[in-house]
Amino acid sequence: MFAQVIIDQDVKAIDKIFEYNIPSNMSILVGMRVYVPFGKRVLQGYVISISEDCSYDKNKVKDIISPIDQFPAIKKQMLEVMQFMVKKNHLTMASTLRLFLPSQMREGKVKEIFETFYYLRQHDFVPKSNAIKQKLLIDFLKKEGKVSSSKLGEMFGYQTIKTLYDKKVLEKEKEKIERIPYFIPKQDKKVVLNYMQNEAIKKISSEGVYLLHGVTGSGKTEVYMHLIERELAKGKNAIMLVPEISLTPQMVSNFKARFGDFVALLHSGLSAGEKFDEWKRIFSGQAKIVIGARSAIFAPIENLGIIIIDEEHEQSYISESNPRYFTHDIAKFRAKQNNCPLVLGSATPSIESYKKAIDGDYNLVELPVRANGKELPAIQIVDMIGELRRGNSGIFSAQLIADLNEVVTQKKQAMMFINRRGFSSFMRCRDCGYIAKCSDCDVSLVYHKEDNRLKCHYCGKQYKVLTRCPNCKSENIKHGAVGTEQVVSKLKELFPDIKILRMDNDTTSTKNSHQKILNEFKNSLPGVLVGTQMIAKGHDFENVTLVGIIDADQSLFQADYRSTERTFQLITQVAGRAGRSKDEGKVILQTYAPRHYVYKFASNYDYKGFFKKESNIRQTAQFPPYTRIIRALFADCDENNARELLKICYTNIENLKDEFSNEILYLDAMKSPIKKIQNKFRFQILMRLKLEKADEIEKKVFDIVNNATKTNVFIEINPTNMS
DNA sequence: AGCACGCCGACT
DNA sequence: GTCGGCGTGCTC
Repeated sequence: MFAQVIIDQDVKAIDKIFEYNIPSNMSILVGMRVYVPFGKRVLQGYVISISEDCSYDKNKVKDIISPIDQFPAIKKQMLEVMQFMVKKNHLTMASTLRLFLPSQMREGKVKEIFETFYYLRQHDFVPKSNAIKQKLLIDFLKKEGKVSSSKLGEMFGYQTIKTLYDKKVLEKEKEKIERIPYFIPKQDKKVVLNYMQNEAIKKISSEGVYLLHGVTGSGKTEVYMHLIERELAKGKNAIMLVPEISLTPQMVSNFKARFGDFVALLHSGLSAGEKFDEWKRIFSGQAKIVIGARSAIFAPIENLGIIIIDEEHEQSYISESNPRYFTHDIAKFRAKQNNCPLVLGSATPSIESYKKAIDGDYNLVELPVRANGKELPAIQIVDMIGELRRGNSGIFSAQLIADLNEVVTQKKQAMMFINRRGFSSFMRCRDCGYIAKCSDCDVSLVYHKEDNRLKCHYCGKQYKVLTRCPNCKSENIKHGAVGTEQVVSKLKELFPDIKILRMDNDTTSTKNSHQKILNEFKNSLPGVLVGTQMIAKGHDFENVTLVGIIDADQSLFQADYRSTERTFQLITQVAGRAGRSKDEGKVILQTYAPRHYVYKFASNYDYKGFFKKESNIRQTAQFPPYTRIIRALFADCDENNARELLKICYTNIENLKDEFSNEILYLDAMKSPIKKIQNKFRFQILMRLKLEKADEIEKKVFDIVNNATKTNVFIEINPTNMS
């Protein structure tokens, strides 16, 4: 018998099938990892199939040395997933297979942990009458049988254990234990669903993709839980993906309380050991529900009854580094493989997904009302240009200060939201709110300090820096953005006596700092929490009555065709933090562009209106999802090398124009917006395609690039971050 | 990726 | 003469 093997080296040149003989005394199964001789070396490989015969020269075929594990670590379905991903995203097989295994396994240093357990050796031992703890301990063990040392020690003291052990009343034994992160006992809790939730569950029944559009607080999580429960009852398994930042201890404990040990958790916060243990529990079938960030879609679980992607619009579902992939594609594939439904849930679906729902590719399921029947908090738009005219050039409007005062006197809480992402940002006229945009692409221009110019990140066109506003002739033009520190210090000036906390990347670098800040905030009445996106997700603070969005435009005018969409999503999400319980909530949204359509729709919670407007704009401006953008990035330490590579590819791609003149809307080569990163010079080819033949053209572009070069080229589809 | 083979320049 | 530069090609 022969095995078809993929060598575990992420190199294009050897990313193909190598055949090996399976020695007759060795049992090798499809999906196993094996050691194989490769040239003069011994390397790890994956058996992807087994056959009677081999296609390679039989005299040259070598023997497999040995299996690495005693079981096939890659399940059959995952081999199919690999094949799908390689084809879809032009990845190497090795790098894809690596995604399916916990890092510990590949590094071969799988540490198992042991704990000491005690049990009774003599059952008729009677302790002295004054040895109360000994008696209690013995009674406890009579009831429980075998108990861990840590638990016994905590209950009765380690000295008691030692005494009894020395008297040979107790026996100890080391047992392998699995690290289950956040252990929470299962509790039976029945939740009554409302009519809409029940309808949603009924609709989500058979194979297919379902877009669950539910307003914030509509009880999507409860729907997920019921769906999972239903599939579990049928003996099936489930995967639920959530954005990394939503995997809070509260969220996890909710699920653990409902499903107990059936839940396995996979996310980056776990230690390598914990990850490996969870992986094993999933692999062995002990765990039936996988909850995790995007990579949990690669969990070794079959017989799936449902796959859920919560907050489906989140950017984090797009992997932007090394094996690049889009989680939705893989989820769709796995759902189809298992003939099960895929649920995409969001209060603010991505334009792309909602369009598919409208077009009938997805089934649209709606939860239009909040589960608790409460109104969403009112969003008040504050015109910051008006503030300027009235002589207030600070970062807080008069309205926001007034509302903050109210919060303080009522001993309530407020959250101040700042989006710091647009740091290298746009130029804006402080008098009329004018933003410099590209005349060809309708996206904001980005200011580049090094050459003091404005550039469009989609077509590369350059503009002179504005010194005078073309709209109102003012010279009061600024770039840059307000940061969290600035907001905190201003707040401290205004309200020196109240608790003001900051939460952003800088203050949450250590492991539990996140939780610490949130706990501290919880106990601060009155209190203000200042933060970035981090504070926007899922935290339930019942005393928050005011949410301030300091500079909504920061996310709006980024050089990215999705910035409007993201702004809408952000506002909706942030607004959801206010008025979660009995108190009315209020949202103050500060902007220099109060008439921008996104604010109108967002402040009315009008998703459908927004979708209509935004998709119209995308269609006219020829942006995705109506077109496809391809970006090929060439990076090399030698500037000429990079340029040469680009030239060769560009000439070849340009030839495609003969065949596809109609489908290629735009094609150009240029320096990347950031010309040099880590000493590598960067050039790029950008193209925009009509959808009809996009797959075909994309494939040709990949082939051209792969043929011309060995490494150093990255191709991205519909990129967001174009630096 | 590694490792060998191979064919030209300045050295014990 | 030969040690070593890194170009090219192969690995079942």
